[in-house]
Amino acid sequence: MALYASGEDYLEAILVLQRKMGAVRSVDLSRHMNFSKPSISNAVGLLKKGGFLEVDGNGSLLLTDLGREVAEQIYERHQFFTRQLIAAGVDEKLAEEDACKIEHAISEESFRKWKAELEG
Amino acid sequence: MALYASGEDYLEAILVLQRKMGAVRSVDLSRHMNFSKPSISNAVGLLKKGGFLEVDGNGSLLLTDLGREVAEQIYERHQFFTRQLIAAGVDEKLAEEDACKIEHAISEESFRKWKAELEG
DNA sequence: CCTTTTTGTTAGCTTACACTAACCTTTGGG
DNA sequence: CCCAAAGGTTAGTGTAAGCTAACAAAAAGG
Repeated sequence: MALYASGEDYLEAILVLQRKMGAVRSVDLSRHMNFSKPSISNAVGLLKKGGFLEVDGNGSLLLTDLGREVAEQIYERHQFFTRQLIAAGVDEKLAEEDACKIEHAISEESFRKWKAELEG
Repeated sequence: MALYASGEDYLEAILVLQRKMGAVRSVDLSRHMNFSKPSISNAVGLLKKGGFLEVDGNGSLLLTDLGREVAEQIYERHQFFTRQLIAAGVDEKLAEEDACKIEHAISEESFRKWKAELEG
């Protein structure tokens, strides 16, 4: 079960929301990501099928170990690129936006090495 | 006429091939990018319609001023990210691959500032 | 000069990923 | 207790961007 950019985004958003508000339901994700309920429903179904998350009796989305690992990796990239861009003088909003796209484009190997080089 | 990541890639590839071999036809692009002839044909049609390139009597693809400008912008990003990753110890092949994806993900403003910060 | 190869296009398929419209549940206040 | 709101799903749509199969036209060479 392959994971695409969009799936990574969902996992990252779940992680962020979990940290911010504890339990996370589909509707929270829908509001946070500005995606329609059906889009979320579909994505959650795929992520569940892929073993990245589970849904409990209350409708709360729970990351599996695998899902959490992916989410944390992506979130680390997000923070790194955001920091770098802000340090370069980019305003926070744009830095976040661009980081959000770059984070899916780079391989783990390149990210590790680049981060070590720039923030070592 | 909006330009997407794929369109940027085609323009960049045309620029690179022009520099390497002079005239560039669709079939050269097809071989270089490992895309089927119909995919190229379709993309070239869209880029033509968008005013990014023209096709002369020999089937050579000619970038318009607009097309060249975009191509050069993207190529500059490509080189920047490739350099950065190689400097961080990433091997050339992976650096190229990742640069090729990152180059479409970053905004012009962020790129300019980041490049100035890191290489300025 | 005719045949084979090269080049390009047309038509139609697939997948990822968003959307709306419409429909079920469940929940919760008056 | 019932009706409305909230949460979630189903079904069907659209677009970007790749693909194959099949064909047309042009070039090349025995």
